[in-house]
Amino acid sequence: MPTTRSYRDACPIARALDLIGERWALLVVRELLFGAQRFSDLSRALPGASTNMLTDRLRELEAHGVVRRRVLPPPAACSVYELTDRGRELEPLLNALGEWGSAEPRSASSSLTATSVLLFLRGSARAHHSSPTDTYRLQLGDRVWTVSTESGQLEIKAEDPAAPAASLRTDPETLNALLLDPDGLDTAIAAGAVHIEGRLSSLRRLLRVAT
Amino acid sequence: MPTTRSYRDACPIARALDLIGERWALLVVRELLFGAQRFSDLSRALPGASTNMLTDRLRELEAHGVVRRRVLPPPAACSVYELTDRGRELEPLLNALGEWGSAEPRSASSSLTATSVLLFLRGSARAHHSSPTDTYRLQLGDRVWTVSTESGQLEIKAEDPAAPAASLRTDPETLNALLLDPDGLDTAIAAGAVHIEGRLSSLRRLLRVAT
DNA sequence: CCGCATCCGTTTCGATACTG
DNA sequence: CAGTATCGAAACGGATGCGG
Repeated sequence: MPTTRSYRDACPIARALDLIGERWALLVVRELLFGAQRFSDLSRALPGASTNMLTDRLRELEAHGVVRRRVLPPPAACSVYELTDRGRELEPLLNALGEWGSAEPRSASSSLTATSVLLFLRGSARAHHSSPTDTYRLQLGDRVWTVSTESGQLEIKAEDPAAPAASLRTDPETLNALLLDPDGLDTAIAAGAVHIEGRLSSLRRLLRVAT
Repeated sequence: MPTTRSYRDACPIARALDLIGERWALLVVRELLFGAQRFSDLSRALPGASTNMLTDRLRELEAHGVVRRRVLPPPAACSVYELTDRGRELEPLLNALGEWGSAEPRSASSSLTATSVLLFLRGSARAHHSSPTDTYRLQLGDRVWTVSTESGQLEIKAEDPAAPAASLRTDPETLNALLLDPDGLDTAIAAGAVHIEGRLSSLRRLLRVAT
């Protein structure tokens, strides 16, 4: 059953927390930043969240106008959750949260999620605009993203690209390491930690956006 | 007993939420933005939070380096809680949260807290720099602040001023209304909702920073 | 009074199992 | 796949107590 408790405080900060302050709520929003996701995608992306928790949060976020549930037309015939405009306005907040949190040491028992690394990738590209227009296919674990560079911006969407110039398949930890040290790419490929298709030189350039 | 649960996610957003994502944590930080507060001050400022909850949150925030407990030297002989440097770095986050939350309609059953109105006052002054250097005493309910204007900035501290140019005593709701409509000051004084001392013209100027 | 600690009922969380 | 059902554990919220 969805949570209804409130701080009963007219302060805008408290009002915001009434909507997105419950446990897992902002992490659900984080997962939806790169596009619509199915229930099972969210569940796999947030392994610590139980399914009934996810149901509750999605219902609450939907009731609060942050998330929208959409039933895809046939033949897909499945439903997805996506951010509303109001939900997308949370992005500066998530950036501020991430900036503050990145100063905290990383605990050994924590794992790196795909979305987290992609947020880092996109954030890094903002500062650094040097890449030509290109589209890549990026696969982390069993999830796939489209990464496209255009005029220094880097756009990431949670969908399979139509005609990628190159493809990279790895796991979040390895990608994170490669963003911090792009020179490790050949070693990672040799070790089987990274699988690529298409032009290696394009992928090399992509990985350098963070350095 | 303080909370120890964690998202176990290396994402900076999740790491931040591990530290300041528990219920009431960010509202405690909000209350400390204008200076050190005693336990009982915090308790009165956050009427919805039970005392054991407050104890837990303060212990956690202290353990995480966000808040510091300091024992005042005699003759005060009491302890106060204040933000550390790390805690003060949460201010942009709270601003982002407040900005997002202010788009949400205010529920009828919510009350306006003093700190909330003061954040609005200070935030309004940022945009609008037109005030001369002055120090005011502001009393809302039974709590007292020092408000000082200098070169377009407005500084607010949770302490009694030494030599205020003027004093204003009212409640959060009335102050909020006056910031939205400074022309209501005379009516509010006549109605006994506002008590002033010192130069009325200075106070009039102070109230106009938000318009 | 202040600063908690303790007790206790309720809500929420988290894990697992199960269903259409 | 997309959730519900169930249940124990933890967190929350309110009240009371207690030493300084």
